[in-house]
Amino acid sequence: MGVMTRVQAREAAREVLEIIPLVMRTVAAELRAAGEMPAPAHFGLLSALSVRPRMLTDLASLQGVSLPTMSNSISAMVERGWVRRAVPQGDRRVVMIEVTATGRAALERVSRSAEMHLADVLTPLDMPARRRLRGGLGVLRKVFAGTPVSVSRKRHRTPAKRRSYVS
Amino acid sequence: MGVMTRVQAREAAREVLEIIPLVMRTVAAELRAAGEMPAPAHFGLLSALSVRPRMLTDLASLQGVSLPTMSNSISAMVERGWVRRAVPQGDRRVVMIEVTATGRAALERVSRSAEMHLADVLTPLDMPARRRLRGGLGVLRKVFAGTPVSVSRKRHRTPAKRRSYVS
DNA sequence: GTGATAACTTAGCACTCTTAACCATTAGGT
DNA sequence: ACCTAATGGTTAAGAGTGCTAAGTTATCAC
Repeated sequence: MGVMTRVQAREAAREVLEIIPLVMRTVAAELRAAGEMPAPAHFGLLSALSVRPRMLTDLASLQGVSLPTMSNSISAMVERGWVRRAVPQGDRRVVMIEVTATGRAALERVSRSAEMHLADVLTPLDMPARRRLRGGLGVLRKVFAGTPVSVSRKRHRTPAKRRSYVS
Repeated sequence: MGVMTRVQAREAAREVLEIIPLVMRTVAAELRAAGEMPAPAHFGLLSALSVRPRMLTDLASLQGVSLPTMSNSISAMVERGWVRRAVPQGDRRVVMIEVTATGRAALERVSRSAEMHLADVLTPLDMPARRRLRGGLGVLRKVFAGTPVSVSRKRHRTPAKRRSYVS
C-alpha cells in the first residue's frame, strides 16, 4: 500500500513542527489585533457553540484540552458575557454552555475582522497554491481531529489501532 | 490571472482559523509528552540556535514575538542550561545567545521523540495525502514566513540596515 | 558633551495548559 | 435501601507564552 515510510513521516513531522507554531503565532496576533478577542481558543469555542450548546466535557474533548482548562476558559468567557452556563433537568451533574446574543455578536465582529486580515495574506495565492493549501489543511484536519491528543501513560504510542487516513 | 477571490480567501482563512490551533495543541502535547520540553517555542529556538548563535533581537523577529517575550523565553532556557548569554566585544549592548552542549543534547533527544510521535500519526497517510500535506505546509510557510506578523501601528521589524553578524 | 536611539531587562497583567485534590450527582450491585 | 464506583465539574498551584510600559546601558551623531 502507499503508506509513508518512517523517514518520510519524520520529514513531514519536522515540517509540521517548524511551520505550525509560526502560523499559530501569526493567527493569534491577528485575532489580538482584531480587538477584544484574547485568544484563538475563544474563537473556536464560540464557533462551535454557535452551532448548538454543548456540555463542558464535550467541548474539552472537541478542542483536545483537559476539563479544568475548558472550565477556566468558559469562566473567562462567561465573565465577558459571551456564554452562559445552564444545568439541564435530566442530569444535574452536567453543565450546558450556550452562546449569548453578546457572544454571537462578538463572534460575528471578530470573525469578520480576523478573516479579512488573513484574507489579505491569502489573496495573492493563485489557484494551484490555494488548492494545495486546502488540501493540506484537509489532511491536517483528518489526521489531528481524530487523535486522542494526550496519551496518558508516558512513553507509549498505541501501535495497533491507528486508523488509516486514505485521501 | 488566477488569484483567489475575496470569498475564497475568507473561506480559506476560516479553515486556517479552525485547524491550526487544533494542530498546535496536539503538537504542544506531543512535545510535552516527549518529556522535559515545556513549549514548542523552545524547540524552534533551539533549532535556530543550533545553526549559529543569534542576537536576541534577531531571535525575536525570527519568531515574530516581542523583545521582552524573547528575553523571558531565553531566561527560562538559560535556567535549564540549554543556552548561554554572551556579550560580544564589538557592541556591548547586544546579547548573543548560543546553545550549550546540554542544549544540543536536549534538542537531539526531544527532536527524535517528538518526531516519532508525530510520525506515528502521519504514517497512515497514503502518497497523495502526503503530497497534499507537504504542499499545504509549503504554502503556509511561504505565506506566513514573510509576514511581519503584527501589524498594529508599530511594526518593529527593523526596515533596512540589518547588520550582518558573521559568526 | 549632550541627546537620541538601539539592545535588553524588569514588572505587571491576561491568557493557556497541566496535574492533584475535591464536591456533587447518578448508576450498579448485593 | 445502601454503599461503592464512575461521571461531570470546579478549585488551586505552578509553569509558559505573550503583551505593553517603563526602566538601564551602550553606542552613535553632531
